[in-house]
Amino acid sequence: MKARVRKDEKVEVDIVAAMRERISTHAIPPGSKISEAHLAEEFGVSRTRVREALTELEFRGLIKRIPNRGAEVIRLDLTQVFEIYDAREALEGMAVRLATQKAPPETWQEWVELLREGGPMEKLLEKGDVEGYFLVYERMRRRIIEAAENPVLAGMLDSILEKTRVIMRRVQILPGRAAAGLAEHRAFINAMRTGDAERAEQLRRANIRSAIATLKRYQNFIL
Amino acid sequence: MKARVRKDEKVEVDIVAAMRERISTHAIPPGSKISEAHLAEEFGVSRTRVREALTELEFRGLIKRIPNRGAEVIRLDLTQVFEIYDAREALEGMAVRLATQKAPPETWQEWVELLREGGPMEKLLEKGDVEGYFLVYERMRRRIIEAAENPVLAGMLDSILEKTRVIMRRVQILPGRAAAGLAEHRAFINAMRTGDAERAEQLRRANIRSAIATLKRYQNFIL
DNA sequence: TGCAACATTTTTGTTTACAATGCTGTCTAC
DNA sequence: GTAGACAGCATTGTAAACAAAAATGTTGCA
Repeated sequence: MKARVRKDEKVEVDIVAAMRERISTHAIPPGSKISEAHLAEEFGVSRTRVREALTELEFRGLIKRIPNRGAEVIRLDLTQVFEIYDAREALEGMAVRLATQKAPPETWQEWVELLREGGPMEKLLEKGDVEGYFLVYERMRRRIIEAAENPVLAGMLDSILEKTRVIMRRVQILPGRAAAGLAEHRAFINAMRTGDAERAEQLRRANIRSAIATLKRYQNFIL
Repeated sequence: MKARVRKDEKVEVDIVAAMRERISTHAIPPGSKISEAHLAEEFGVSRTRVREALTELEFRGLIKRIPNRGAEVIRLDLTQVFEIYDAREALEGMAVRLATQKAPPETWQEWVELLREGGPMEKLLEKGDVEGYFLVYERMRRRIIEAAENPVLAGMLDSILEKTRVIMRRVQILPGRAAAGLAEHRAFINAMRTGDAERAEQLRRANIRSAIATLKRYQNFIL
């Protein structure tokens, strides 16, 4: 599969972007060895530029480089996943707090309605459309981070999530997780709607801790 | 000033490490232009390796690269400093929480004694030795992060702090800041000593918010 | 003198070539 | 038949050469 790129574009970023996507979706599975020469051939650039791209991917924590032995896609063990979730709890909590403080409460009205009892989101889950639910949830999440107006926070969450994207999706389909998630999402978005930043943060953090607990219980099925 | 390095060492990391130190201490002031050729000459390596080092520094947020115009040391404005502090509040809070949960309460006894009313730390401040206080505080901070056993969190805090190292020191010498810091540090370390993770986190976050407030009041003197 | 166009120099961006290291497969000795 | 040594190959690491872009300097003209 050759994803050749037009010469007149900034291919540098394209290499990094393409590889981020492939790795975070497990299109290239964890543990895979990465050949500099192959990538150079595929993207039609010299190895030097591939190596610069690899430097960035390494710093993003997506690949691991062993001197004189090349690079391979990082493989997260359960310990690392829990580490990431703890960091994520802190950051997502703060994002919710800041978003609540900075955006007018009406901002969240549309999500309140989507998530209300007997509302569209609940209907999605009743249909078993976990994927659809996840998509809307992701949009809401991005909206919150946008409203938090904090690029530093946003960057950290980004780099965290691209490492656990696949795992997050798997957690969603664990027994009872989606339903529990719905109730918890409803809880924190309602707090945001009333402008109670402190409470919204607490509820958001509880939501993530609840996901961690589910993950812990079913850990053998995830990795 | 030539900081030439022995050939048989891993100079790659040395370039990055050296530059991180210089930038975070403002040995190279914000806004300075960085010449690839000069660095190559100084470290005795080719420009190729310098460029790889710059790629990493850029991703760490220490330098800014403009295509075809080279790299320069990042210059933080007040907005960005506040963004960083908000992220830091979340992360340091979580670090305190995790450390309290994971390490035995006796771990913190030595710091409780250092910080107690009329104790050595208070004496330091009475002597006006803010620098000395800061050094011990930094050691305690590192100990907490170590006890939190979360490399992801640790890495994020690291990358945040090296961008605001100089500013953090300046905040310490603001009127009344050191004394207020002492009281707040005493409060959260005491909570850690009693094993109350929730309360310790709250107090730690309050401590950082208090620093933010001081910074806000004296913002014109800082930047 | 001011300034605009062009030439020169400097600096960055990219490729190519070379060196060093690790891996693999074969051959030999026991 | 197996273990160890050695040779050849593949891959990574580094440097140098080349290309392109931007910055600077210079000249000519109004």
